[in-house]
Amino acid sequence: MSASEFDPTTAPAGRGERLSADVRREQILAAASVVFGERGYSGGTTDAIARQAGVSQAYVVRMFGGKEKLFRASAERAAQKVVDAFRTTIADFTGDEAPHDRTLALSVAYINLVVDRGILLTLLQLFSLGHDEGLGSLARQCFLRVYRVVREDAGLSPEEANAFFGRGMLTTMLLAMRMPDAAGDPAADELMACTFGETSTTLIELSRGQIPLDGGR
Amino acid sequence: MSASEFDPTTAPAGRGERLSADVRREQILAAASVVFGERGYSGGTTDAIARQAGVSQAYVVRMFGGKEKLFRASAERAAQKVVDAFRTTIADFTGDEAPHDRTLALSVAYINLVVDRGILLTLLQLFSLGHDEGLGSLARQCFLRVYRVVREDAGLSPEEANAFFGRGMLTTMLLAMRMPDAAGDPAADELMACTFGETSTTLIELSRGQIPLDGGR
DNA sequence: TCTTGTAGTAATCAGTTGATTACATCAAGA
DNA sequence: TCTTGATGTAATCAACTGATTACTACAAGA
Repeated sequence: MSASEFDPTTAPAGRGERLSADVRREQILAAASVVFGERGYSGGTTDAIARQAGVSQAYVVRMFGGKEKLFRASAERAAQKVVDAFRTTIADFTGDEAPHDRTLALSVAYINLVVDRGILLTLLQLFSLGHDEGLGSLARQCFLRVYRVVREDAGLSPEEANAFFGRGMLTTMLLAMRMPDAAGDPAADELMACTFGETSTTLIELSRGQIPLDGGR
Repeated sequence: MSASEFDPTTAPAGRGERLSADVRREQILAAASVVFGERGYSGGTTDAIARQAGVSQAYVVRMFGGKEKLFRASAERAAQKVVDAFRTTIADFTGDEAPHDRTLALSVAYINLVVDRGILLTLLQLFSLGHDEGLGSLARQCFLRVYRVVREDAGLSPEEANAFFGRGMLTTMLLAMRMPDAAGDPAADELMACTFGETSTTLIELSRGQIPLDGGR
């Protein structure tokens, strides 16, 4: 890897460099998804996010205008990543796949995305805030945006979409609770095998080898 | 309602009464499930729990030996309620229902239980802590206990159980994000109708009429 | 009546946290 | 060169939070 390939957006954030606001913004959002995902909205401190992004706590707060606005931006970014991943997958559809093949392709895209535990958990945190004054409607909007992509762009029927999201939510919860860590328990093995099918073994290996905090980054 | 029917376990906790430790314990756990569910583990303060239970913050901390132990107890209680609700439902099985009827009965039992938003959200919070040192294994244990009841006691096949939990997780997420509040949006209406079937209208009414904080208590 | 164990609280404290302020550094245009 | 706007930080603060301590009040048995 030569120096010219250095990408400040994905590189481990170094201290003291002067970068454009856009790049910093993306770094901070990536850090925020990790920290908010792990510790929740209340438990995720702006200081922890700042340290993970390699900037000062004061800068994080000022750039986003407060903790709640930062969480909003972080959650919207996570939801947008799902939409983008689905749209990219759908763009490759020829139009004559069986519904089952379309849902399978979307499932694979989803799992590949939420290997980044920050994305997975930030979405989960968002969805558990439905009762919140300002964040509740954001949660519903984000979910419905994904739903519409699956229904309209991917062309799944309501019933097919429902089955897809059911499987997706179970997948999400099993990964959130790190069920692969319970491998060896007969019930856990059966459940994982049935949910992930042939990919189960691969996923167990992925999950075991990867540090929880940063999604392996 | 006569005075003799007064039940300190479910009655709004009054200040200054002297009750047995067992009763106080249940009151505090009920309060904890509401507060932890709403604000998450970090955001749920022992003070808010104490106020909701009608006791002092110091008493809450001392009775459970710390905030984490209180959360553990609260999460275990929520999971146990699911197990109990399923076992009660299963006890009424004659043994010759179709699998579809068994899963439907379990679904109804689950929805009736998680009308208490505290139970719903506390479980969700627990499951999103899979990476936590001590709470992660608790999350997996609790989920697997429910899974075993559905597989062994209810006698569902792995595939049937998988479909049941998929639907259950989607139900859980939709209720967590208060999707019924988005009624009127075509996508939301279709999604709710497809997920909850004929019960959808009833659920929308229930959710709309009920204060989020206390599950209607 | 006296004692003892249980239920319960007020007061307090040290650590944490989001936010603010004032200041420093640097690149680019005039 | 000088100014100006943007990037970025150190220092500080008020509010909050979990925990501890020392205390009170009451009920039941001896």
